[in-house]
Amino acid sequence: MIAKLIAEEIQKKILEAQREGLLPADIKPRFQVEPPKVKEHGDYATNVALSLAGQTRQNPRELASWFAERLAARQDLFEKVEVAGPGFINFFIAPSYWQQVPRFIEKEGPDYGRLDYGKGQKVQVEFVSANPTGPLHIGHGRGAAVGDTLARLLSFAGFKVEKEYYINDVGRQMKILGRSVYLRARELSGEEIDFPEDHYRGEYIREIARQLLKENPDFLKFSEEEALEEAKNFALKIILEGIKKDLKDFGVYYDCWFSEKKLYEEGLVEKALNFLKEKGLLYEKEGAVWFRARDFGDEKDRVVIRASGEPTYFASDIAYHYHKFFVRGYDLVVDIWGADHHGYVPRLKAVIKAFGLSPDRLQVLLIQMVNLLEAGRLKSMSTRAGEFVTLRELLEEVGRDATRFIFLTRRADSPLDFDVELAKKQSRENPVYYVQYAHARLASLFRKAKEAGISKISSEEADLSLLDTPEDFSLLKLLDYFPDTIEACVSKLEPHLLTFYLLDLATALHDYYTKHRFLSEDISRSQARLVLARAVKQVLATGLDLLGVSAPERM
RNA sequence: GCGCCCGUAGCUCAACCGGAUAGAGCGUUGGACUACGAAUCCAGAGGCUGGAGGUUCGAGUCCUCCCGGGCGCACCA
Repeated sequence: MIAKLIAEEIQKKILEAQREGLLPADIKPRFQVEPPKVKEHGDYATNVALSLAGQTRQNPRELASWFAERLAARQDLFEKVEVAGPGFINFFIAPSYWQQVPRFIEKEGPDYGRLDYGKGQKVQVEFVSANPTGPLHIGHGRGAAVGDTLARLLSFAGFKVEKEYYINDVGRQMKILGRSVYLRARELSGEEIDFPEDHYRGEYIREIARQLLKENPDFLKFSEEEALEEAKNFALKIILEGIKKDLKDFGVYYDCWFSEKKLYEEGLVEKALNFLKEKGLLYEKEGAVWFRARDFGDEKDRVVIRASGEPTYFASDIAYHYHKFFVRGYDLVVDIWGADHHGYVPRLKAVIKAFGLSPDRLQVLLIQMVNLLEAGRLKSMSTRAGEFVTLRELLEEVGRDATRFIFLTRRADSPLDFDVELAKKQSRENPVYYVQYAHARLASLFRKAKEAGISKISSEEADLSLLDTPEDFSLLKLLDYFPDTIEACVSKLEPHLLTFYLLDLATALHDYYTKHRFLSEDISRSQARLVLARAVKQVLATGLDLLGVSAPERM
């Protein structure tokens, strides 16, 4: 948060410089305030002088001195402001600033870190949206963890968030699903079936067929057309129920399960295509209807209605996004897809542009694939063949906390090796316990404090100037940085930054633990440290909650 | 062939819109519990950021080319 305050101060000084004629009025004040990598360079540093001097061809060090001198006047914030290197300005923050951070946190409680960044804008996060043709597997789990945490973060940062799952319940995949179940059912009734290669071969299909025969023993006597329809609907229902249960057990709740079928039933596909047609963006060629995607940056035009008269999947997606923006009116839409769909991004962006909207209104987050490691070996997975590790198995073997946490220990766009053995281990190798342990340790500390009869006092009463060791300041600085972390996660759509932050905070806490005692003869110092400990515990709890991971009182 | 993403320590990964001396964990070597939880901590070794150019005060980060890997390139979803 101090970074924000510094940036505000700098802004004021830029205006001052412009008034005094030191800087031209039309200058673009682009600069950063960030913690330097080297401790000797202070708590925060800014490149404002370098950036401005670059534009005006002034001497950066002279400009930096001008700023440094004036900024130093804020003695409540800065102990020292110095010019260094080619023209950086380094800030050494006043200890008294850091020491009052726990007061903020105590006052805000679970709301500490909450931002108004989103200003109440309506944002939709659509994620997982796996075809309902089989159980969710490990890759969907990653999408679920990233999407759900991102949604929580956006909401925490002041957006009005809705989470959505798009159900592809029409089209070819569905037909194949129905047929797969139908054929298995016939097989189960004793018929010999040559099961097609390109159908769903997983064991779960047999299971569904078995259930269907049990609930509706006569269904094979229907006409083939009716039986296929019945099998399809039944399978969809069962699979969707399973998906919903898996996600619920993973801690993921949706505001809306949106059916593709509904787009057709409500005439939205027609409506959206008409919208484009009226703008002259559709044309006919070789019996099909095409969308002028090229005009909007895609590499070629795309078919929306096949020569057969059937709409393509792309047509559904046009309608779906039409609905998102024009019917439901989201300010921002975040779609989370598997990275194998990346070629589809320009196509959909083209649609958004054709709608006359800024392409920034749609953000597509691509999630790289998950490789499963077993005993250090890559395990191959194939959905069609029914060989994969399901999210369900992962939840049962590894547990929700470790699974969610591990999925968020990488940037979404880098592939992730998921090592099941490691995830099950309850040791340092498994990062989730490291953070949870920090929380549990603090909980235990408060139990001990109570036993020792050290009364709990508020941060207002405590003498926080006693938080004066390097380890105190490490913790205080990290606590102060928490809201900045939230903002970074949201502005970059990178929830993994929160995971790394929590690991840093836990490290600082464990370090503190071995070097200092929270509870001692010195009652005022103990009380000050307990105030600090409470603040750390609060931030750990808030952070873990955003990740959807529990913050245990004991382990 | 074209496009997108990625190459950072032995391994797995960070590095906030281009910032100063590239950081963690695992592994490895050696150390720290008769005091709040050792699921912890401390120290050592380990790097030409795949390669070559370029842009500039300054490049892991931006541009070009090359090498290596992943994924796409449907009137499939």
